[in-house]
Amino acid sequence: MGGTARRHRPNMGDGVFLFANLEVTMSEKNGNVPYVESELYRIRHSAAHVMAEAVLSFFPEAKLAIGPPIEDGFYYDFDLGKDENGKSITFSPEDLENIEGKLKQLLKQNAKFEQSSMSVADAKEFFASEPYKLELIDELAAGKVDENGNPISEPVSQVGIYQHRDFVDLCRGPHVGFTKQVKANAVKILRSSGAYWRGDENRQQLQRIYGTAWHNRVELDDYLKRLEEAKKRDHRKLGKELDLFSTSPEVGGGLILWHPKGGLVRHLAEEFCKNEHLANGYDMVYSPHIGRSTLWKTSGHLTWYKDDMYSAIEIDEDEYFLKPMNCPFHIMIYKDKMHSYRDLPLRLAEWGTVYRYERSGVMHGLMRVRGFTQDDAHLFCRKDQMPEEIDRALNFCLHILRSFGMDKFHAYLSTRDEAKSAGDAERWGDATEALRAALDRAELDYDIDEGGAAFYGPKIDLKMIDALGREWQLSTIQFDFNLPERFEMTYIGQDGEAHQPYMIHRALLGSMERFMGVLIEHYAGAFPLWLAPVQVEMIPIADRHIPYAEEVAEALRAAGLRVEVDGGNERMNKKIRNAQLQKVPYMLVVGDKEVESGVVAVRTRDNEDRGNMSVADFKAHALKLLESKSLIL
RNA sequence: GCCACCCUAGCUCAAUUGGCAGAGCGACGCUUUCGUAAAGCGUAGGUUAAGGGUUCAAGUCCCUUGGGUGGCUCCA
Repeated sequence: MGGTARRHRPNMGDGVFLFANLEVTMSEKNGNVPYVESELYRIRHSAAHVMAEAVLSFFPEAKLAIGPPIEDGFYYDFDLGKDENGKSITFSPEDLENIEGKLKQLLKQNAKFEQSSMSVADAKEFFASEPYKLELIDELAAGKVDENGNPISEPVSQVGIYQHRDFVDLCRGPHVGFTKQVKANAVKILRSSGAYWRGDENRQQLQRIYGTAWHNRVELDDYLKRLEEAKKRDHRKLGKELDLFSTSPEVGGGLILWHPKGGLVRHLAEEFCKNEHLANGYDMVYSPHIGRSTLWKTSGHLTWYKDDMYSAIEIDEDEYFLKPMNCPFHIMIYKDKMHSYRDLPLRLAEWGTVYRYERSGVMHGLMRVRGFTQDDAHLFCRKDQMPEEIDRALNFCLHILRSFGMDKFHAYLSTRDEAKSAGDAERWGDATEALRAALDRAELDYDIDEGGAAFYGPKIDLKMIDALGREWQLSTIQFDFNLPERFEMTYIGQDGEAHQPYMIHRALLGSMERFMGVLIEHYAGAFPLWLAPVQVEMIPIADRHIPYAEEVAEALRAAGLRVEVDGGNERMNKKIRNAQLQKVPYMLVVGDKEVESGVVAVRTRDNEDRGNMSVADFKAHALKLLESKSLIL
């Protein structure tokens, strides 16, 4: 991901369910003005300043870095200096409590925010003891970036200053008029963390405090409640509760163990996707998990990607490497014979398991792991086929995602970085246009990540949002102008000459692990019927009803439904509760009445009592929902 | 990898200033055979993540390692 896409994304209209309330709030209060012009933005920006004032009251030696509003809140970065042992001073949980108390107290004292400006020279003198502010001033004066790190168009001669009480900060604003306009009971300090100055891990690590601020207490409570709700749909929590997957220190971090239920959901997802691939002109291939070093030398991975690869495996005095990608293998399949222009396009698909080194601090449930299975494919085609291939790939991708009920995502088009790109400009231009045209034809909104492409080709990425609002890339469609060159791939054209094919990498679900993580959170564990590991729970009221429950279960299983019979020694209420907690779509209660009239009492996990149905009617209903991959029961 | 915090029974959590390791759920056994979200009684279950240290005494304090959480950085 390139720098330009890492901008703040305060666009609340992204439609993730969790923030639905917020959208309403925002538009009501602000008439849909952009976030940076909203009152909430000023409130948060002001809260950041007053928080810094509070920090200085406890840590007078702290140096100020930056403190901008962000989505749902604000932060401020500080350098607290070193203690007598030369260790960086950090905030303790008690410090944060004290700072929050002081912040609230300072807000109530109602100081006025006064705006002014200074010449660059005056500002450098005024902030002489604030090294981070001095660096910011220098960069503003040099016309490089503003105080938030965003590029600016021309050098500035005057810098903005905001002051309340004795606290003076280099700042463009805007702020509220008086500190009291930030309600003390609508502000909360959330956490602290380390953060590198200028986002550069080679520079000083600062101490960041995150806080949140809202118009009033009710909004703050709503926000905190939303955070609580979000935690309930965290795939790591649900993965344990629903017995879907686990990891084990004995196996190693970032390596997933799929349990029977999670494995079944994954299998169902894969089965559907594989069949769709076969129906859409793809060929399924398989390749090994390791390959000789010569392969990775030719591909360039040992030059460019070595840091992400695991160390060599020695076999017969030769070095082999675990694959971080599938592409070299698919290229070898292509190269196993000569190709005529008539053979193209060729679409080689594989559920390929790859292993990549991830630094220990970045692993996250199923979302970021060290071993994962991509729904990978490589398209090889002629120039004249290329635009249609892109179109097909994108539409196929949207079809697959929508089949899983996913229709809210961010699309990005990443374009060429002139400084580092392989392949000629004309190919880049054609390819980028094909991607853009496909996005337009699919009527997708997308952001352009200027210069964000890999050195080997432009791409489209689709990112989904998890329960906590974090974005995760699933789909990618990317050109590769590098590998066909390195592997000297050719086909014989109509003119009898050898030509280089276009090569497109694409993954739709991305990786099965990450996709499952997103899927679990998307449905909060309540999978649609076609994906539910257990679709029907038979609930006999007393032991004498078990034979009938088994009989019904067999009839439903014969139709392909996944049915369990709860023959345990518990009361019906408890069995229902258990099935509810496991988010089983249908509970079929059978007692004397049902046995007598040969029906089942249908209850859904949505707490709906559907009354009695004949087994045949229930079966027909369920099969119809399965056929259409219905999201409702 | 960096910063902070966390790790007690299968799960969720208690345990006063350092002073006898506990509860609920789950599992198992017995009783109960029940009508739409938790029946009753009983039993088993622990080297308090691992290792080291301080102390008369460590779940609690200190150090090391491992794992996790939230950020930062990274994620062609």
